[in-house]
Amino acid sequence: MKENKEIPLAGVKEIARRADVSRATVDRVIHNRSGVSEKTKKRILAIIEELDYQPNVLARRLALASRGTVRLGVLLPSASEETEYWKAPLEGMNRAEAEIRQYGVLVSYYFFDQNVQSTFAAQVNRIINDKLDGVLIAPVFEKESIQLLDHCKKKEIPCVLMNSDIPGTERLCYIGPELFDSGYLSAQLAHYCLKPGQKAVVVNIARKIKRNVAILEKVEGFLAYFREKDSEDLLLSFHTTDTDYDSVASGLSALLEKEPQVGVLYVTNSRVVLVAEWLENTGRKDIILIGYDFLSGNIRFLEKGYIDFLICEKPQEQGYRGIMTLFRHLVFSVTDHENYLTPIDIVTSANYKFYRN
Amino acid sequence: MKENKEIPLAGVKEIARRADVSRATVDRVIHNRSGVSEKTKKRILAIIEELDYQPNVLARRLALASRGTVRLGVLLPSASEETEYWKAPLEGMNRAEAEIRQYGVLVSYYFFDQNVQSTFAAQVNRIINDKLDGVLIAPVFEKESIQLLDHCKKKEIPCVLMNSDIPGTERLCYIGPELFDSGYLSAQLAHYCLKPGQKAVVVNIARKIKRNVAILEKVEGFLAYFREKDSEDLLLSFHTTDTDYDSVASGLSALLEKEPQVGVLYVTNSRVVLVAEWLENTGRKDIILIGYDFLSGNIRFLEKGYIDFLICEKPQEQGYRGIMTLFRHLVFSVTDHENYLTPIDIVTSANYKFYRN
DNA sequence: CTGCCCTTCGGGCACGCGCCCGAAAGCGCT
DNA sequence: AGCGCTTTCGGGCGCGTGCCCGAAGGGCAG
Repeated sequence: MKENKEIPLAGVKEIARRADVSRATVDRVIHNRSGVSEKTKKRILAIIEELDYQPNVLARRLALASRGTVRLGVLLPSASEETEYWKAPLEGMNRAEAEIRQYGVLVSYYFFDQNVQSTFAAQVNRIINDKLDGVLIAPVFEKESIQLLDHCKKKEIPCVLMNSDIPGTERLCYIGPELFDSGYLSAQLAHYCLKPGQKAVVVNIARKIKRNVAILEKVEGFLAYFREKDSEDLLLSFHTTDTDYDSVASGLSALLEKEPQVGVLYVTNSRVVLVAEWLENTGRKDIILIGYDFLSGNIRFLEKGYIDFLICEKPQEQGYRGIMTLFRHLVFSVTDHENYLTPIDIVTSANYKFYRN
Repeated sequence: MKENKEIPLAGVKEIARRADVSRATVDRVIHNRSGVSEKTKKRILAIIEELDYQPNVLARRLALASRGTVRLGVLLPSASEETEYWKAPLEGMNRAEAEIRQYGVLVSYYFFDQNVQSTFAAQVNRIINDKLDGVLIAPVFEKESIQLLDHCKKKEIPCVLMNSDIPGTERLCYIGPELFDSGYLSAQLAHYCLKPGQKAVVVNIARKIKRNVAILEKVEGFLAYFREKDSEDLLLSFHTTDTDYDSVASGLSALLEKEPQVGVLYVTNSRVVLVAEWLENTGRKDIILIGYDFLSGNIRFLEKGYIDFLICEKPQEQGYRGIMTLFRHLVFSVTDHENYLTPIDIVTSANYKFYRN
């Protein structure tokens, strides 16, 4: 540390000195409070402009810390073993929370069961009652989500959506993936890997498929690519709403018996692990397998060579950014009203060691 | 903002109260200064442990701001038009600087010409004379870099290396890519894309190749993959130290005449743009082209379909993290002594829109 | 002229921490 | 006992900002 000061970074004191008033008066102008004559206000504003004054965030937040806490709420699915996925966004949120706790910010989590709509509704009510300062939600159920968004709008509570968007609603921003493009990218990879004469299969493994926006959009993107390449005839598909191993295994076995020329399997979610298991059990390392999410189970099969590509969308960063966006908005009045569309990353056995979720 | 306080987050005052001493005494213990009897020190440390006390960074930095500025220096190549690459790390550093200026940190940049060793040496001397508090360097020239590292070691100035490492030297950490793996990953992609009977070509376009660690390591990684797959016979190579378009074009044309079965071209640096240009001029969209770096020129050819894969290693984030690592070390005494190996990202025409450098 | 209100502003405290100065206590020596 | 030195510790100021309280000063009615 040197003893010189460099760029003194003019503060309120300096402005007050130049305007020949007290710091309190300058403070009133800065916060647009009443009690300052129009004349001195003009003068002070000119000096602020001239010096390009920017308040010291540390001091500001330090002073504000006494007055009370900023309270944020997060509505997200609980990470069951079936959907380990939500652990990652939660980790990101915890990271953000640790970073900004010092600034007097407190984060509360409201978990719900993805499969039970009523748990979602109940948590929405709790959030409304708790009168938070900002809300981050994963709008799994549309109706109640809109209800919450309306409430926030009325009370002027900033609200950030994550993971999937509800277009046409008022919110601070959306943070999450562009699902169509992630399907499109998968198709591109599949297409690169297909050898002459081979076909690709779209595999959906989910309790509900028809109403699952995430899956439908990905499939649409996937199909769009093959349509562009005039290769729709290379596509097959396999759906099952039974998410156990046996259903998947028997279904795929039947499919491959009928269509032996399958070169690529594209699984539209993290259940790709089931398919990988089946490939291992049937000893088919030659089939290219593309799936989703940087989960420990998937990584294991990536290492073993049964999964070839994992598409990942930085879930941890999604959580981190969600909290930070609210924080910056509430504490520093900085609003990035643009949506944050997460990158679509390709993870293989050769680069997964360096991947950061 | 609510009026409640929640979790008062015990500070020095509370510790002093419990230990029945003054805040100054606690302060002495925290900063491990002399002047405290062993007995009270023990007592205070126990309370600190118990409360899991963590100093408020805002207040700490605010208090420290008066005593002087932390001065960081960065030694990096100037971004010539030939190597637009270095613009990205610089942007990341500027971003970091803006974030931490409030904490009393000042960053100075020392640019040199990548092709002129003497400019590097001159800047090393300037850095030594300027007596900085922390240094971030891209050690393009090894001899002078080691000289600088030695100097830093003597003066106990923390030093971070970026972009390429000098193993065996003492430094805070290395931030940059694992070059071998990036070549290995490229080979994996190439191998996936090769159709039966096709071959892949390693293309080096650089003024100096034999002493260029970055290129050599990548090539080694690339070869390693094909060796593992027992497919070394599928590899060809093409080197040129003339970095103009004509040399590249005529060289590749000659190669393809002799070996018409080329399916993949792997260019080991950002000069891939020259190859793309050649592919466009000869109308060969069928050849898969793999190259490096998220540069505007490369993106253009990605869009047009002449470049298929770009390998990118988040240069902007490298710069950002470099500065932040020094900052955290000097200001908060937080040291991540682990190296930060950047992710190796795969960018295609389908996901480049979402990529963040 | 006096009393009152309203506008306009300055002084002062707080936030949590770092650090300097000087006070009190302990100890050895003459 | 008196002196000086060392060890140990407390009080207090400052960092830049937010905000409250109360003090001036001017205008107006009685």
